[in-house]
Amino acid sequence: MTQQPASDERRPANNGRKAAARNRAALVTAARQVYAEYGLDAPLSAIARRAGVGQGVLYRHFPDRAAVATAVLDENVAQIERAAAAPGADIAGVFGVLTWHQTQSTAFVNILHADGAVARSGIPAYASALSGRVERALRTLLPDDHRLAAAKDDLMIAVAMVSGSVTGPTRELRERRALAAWRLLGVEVGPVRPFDGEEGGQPPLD
Amino acid sequence: MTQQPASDERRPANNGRKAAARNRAALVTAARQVYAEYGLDAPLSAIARRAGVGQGVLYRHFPDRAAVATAVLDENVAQIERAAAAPGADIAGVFGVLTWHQTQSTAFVNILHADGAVARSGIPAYASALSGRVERALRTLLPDDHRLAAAKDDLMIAVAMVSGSVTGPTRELRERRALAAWRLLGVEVGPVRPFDGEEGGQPPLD
Amino acid sequence: MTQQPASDERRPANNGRKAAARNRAALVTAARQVYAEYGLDAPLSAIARRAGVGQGVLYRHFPDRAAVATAVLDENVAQIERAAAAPGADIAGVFGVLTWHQTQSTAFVNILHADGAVARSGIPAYASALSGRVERALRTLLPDDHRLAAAKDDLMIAVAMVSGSVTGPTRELRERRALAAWRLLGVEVGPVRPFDGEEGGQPPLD
Amino acid sequence: MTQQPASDERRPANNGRKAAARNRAALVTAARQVYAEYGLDAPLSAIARRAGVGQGVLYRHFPDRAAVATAVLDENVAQIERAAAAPGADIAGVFGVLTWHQTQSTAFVNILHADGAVARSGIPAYASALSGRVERALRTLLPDDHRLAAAKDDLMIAVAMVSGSVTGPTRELRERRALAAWRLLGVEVGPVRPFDGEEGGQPPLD
DNA sequence: AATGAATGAGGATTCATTCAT
DNA sequence: GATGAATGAATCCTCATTCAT
Repeated sequence: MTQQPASDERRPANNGRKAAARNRAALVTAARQVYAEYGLDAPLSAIARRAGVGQGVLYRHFPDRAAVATAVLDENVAQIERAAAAPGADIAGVFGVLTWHQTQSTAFVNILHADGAVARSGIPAYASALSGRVERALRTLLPDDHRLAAAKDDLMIAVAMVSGSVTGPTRELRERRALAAWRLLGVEVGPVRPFDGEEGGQPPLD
Repeated sequence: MTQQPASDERRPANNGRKAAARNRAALVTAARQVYAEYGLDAPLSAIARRAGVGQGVLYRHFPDRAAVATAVLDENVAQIERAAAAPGADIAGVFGVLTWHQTQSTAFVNILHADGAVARSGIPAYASALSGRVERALRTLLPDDHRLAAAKDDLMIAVAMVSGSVTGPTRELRERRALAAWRLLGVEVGPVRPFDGEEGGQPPLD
Repeated sequence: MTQQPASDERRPANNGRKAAARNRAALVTAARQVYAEYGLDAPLSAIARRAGVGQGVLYRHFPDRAAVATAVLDENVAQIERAAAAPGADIAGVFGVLTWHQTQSTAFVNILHADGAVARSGIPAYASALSGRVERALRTLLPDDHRLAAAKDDLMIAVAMVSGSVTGPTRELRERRALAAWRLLGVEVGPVRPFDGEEGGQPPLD
Repeated sequence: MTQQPASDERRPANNGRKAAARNRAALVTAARQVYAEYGLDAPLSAIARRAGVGQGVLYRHFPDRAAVATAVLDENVAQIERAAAAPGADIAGVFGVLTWHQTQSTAFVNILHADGAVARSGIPAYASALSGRVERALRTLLPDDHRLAAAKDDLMIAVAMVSGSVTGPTRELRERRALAAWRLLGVEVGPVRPFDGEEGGQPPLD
């Protein structure tokens, strides 16, 4: 007599620790896609479904709606940090990477505001942390004589301004407007692109 | 299965035909307040409740969610138009009035984007109309040699940029940031105030 | 404005995965009863309530109002199909079973019309599928020299005619009228009864 | 000084007795059209609106939903009565007129059932009265040796059967099916047409 | 650890009916 | 007599969240 499963119901496979990490990654990827299609208010069930996991798994990995969004945006911020930390990085180049993400996803744009509409979606505290990381990354490369180094707040105000200018249905249009914004600010920007191309295939967030 | 009034309980007062206009006004005022507290996604029932009317009244006056928001924002836009049409108006002064409204309500800010988050709230078509009215009002006063008159899109991109900069918990803080934004743009702005002070007591939108 | 579970009150029992099939069956049974009492326009909430489940469960199992009705009527049609497929079946016997269902539930009657009032209830496409299944079942047994085999449409027109005759407050009365109708058509009908008695206890649909 | 209206509000004209009758007629006409487009469940407000009167007027003339429907159908029945009372009328001719109305409006069909779906729409008692009038009109012309004169109920059962057969999207198709039904019943029918052509332009009911 | 069914509150929307004017 | 605004109950449908398995 060989072993029998306890019941005749098929029990969902328990794939162990490894699967847990894989599930988390799948959720973040799925969330990125879903946000892109339906916005930050998309039903969490849609994210779980697209990730191919049960609803419960989502709750296991993320305590609330905000945590999911943060996890998604975290990748964008991390990329900016890496761009800033890369050997030979200069501020114009990082502005270019930043601009890429701004034009890529309006959700990312909102996070930099760290309040307003984003706050409404329940992305509260996490957001300003992300915003702070972006600021630190930029400031490490900002020369003292840069146009945005004069007043303390100018740097992030300028970033917010560019974010504000980034509207329109296509990324190309948004990029055009973002570049016009930087030009109006008199700030030089490098090529608008993801860092390392590593996220080139990423769908936009929103 | 037709609807029944369910009970023969007494029916609250019918305030007659005169009340119609008053109710509409009450709804707009209530909407302004509710938007301020809960954002553009606030339940319509909350607006009706705050206005002290039944749900049906809201639907009688406004066919959909967008119409409510439009009615609210329309007052802000109208004020900018009046400011631009006033004798002796100059572009800096109107920028000041515009900035007042930008700092007063984030909902108004969103409308100028005419897409993105606002579109999500179902404010789509109306929004761009309002945005167009603002642009026309500004452009009538824009001198040919103005910094924002060079490229066709610069004017509204600049407005969007200032909108982007307008974040923060208090109006005063938002005004400070807005003025910093205009300064970074190299654009002169008059006093930040409502036109005629007529709407000074208005609660912020969002 | 995201949804809240509103209270931390205790949440009624989750009966686990096994209950799913049981719930679906309960919904179909409840729907049958509710349709019988209130007609095909009965509120879906009434069906869920009678089935002892939340509203969401109904939507989980049936995407829309039509799917519920179809599930209910499907059992009636299936019984006619089984009657037609039974060894030794003859057309008169199947007419008898058909007539049983016609007298049992006016909802079933309507489905055979496959339009009109039924269409209004939003049962559109499904209905004609069910009607087609009845036709196919009957036609397999229809002798070439049968009175209703002459013209292509006569069979289902006759069925519709009997359906039309089936009115009145009690099933017995409806049966009497149905038999009179078949007699006027000159068509022989077997005993009016459910097939196998298996659904004898079913409440009427409408 | 000429007389002034009591208030500066425009008061709706009170057109007196004459207008009352005109309003009633307008309501019946409007109801006929609205039923044709939206079915018997159409909102009463739609009927009032199409008639160009306030909601209150509808309630003044008709106590409930059923009364409206009855008033509409009354005209159809009256026409059948006139056809039966016309000099030289014969039963086949009246069947033709009856069939015209059956194919013209499914609402009329339902009324002849005097229960079922119609009852649900709240057309209760009135309906059987109308049905009775049709029966009396037909029976005055029914020869004793007519196929439908043998058993007492056969006449109206046959009418109901034809009603049952009358389905399909176009009047022409419905007429074809109705004629097939009469043929299956072995009953001769005259030309399918309105009486006197007087109501030829009437929109169908449903 | 995962699944995914169930719950049920919440929000949108529609209409029958009343009633001040 | 007529108008048409207002009421608010009822229904539909969606989702966040829990929890038995």
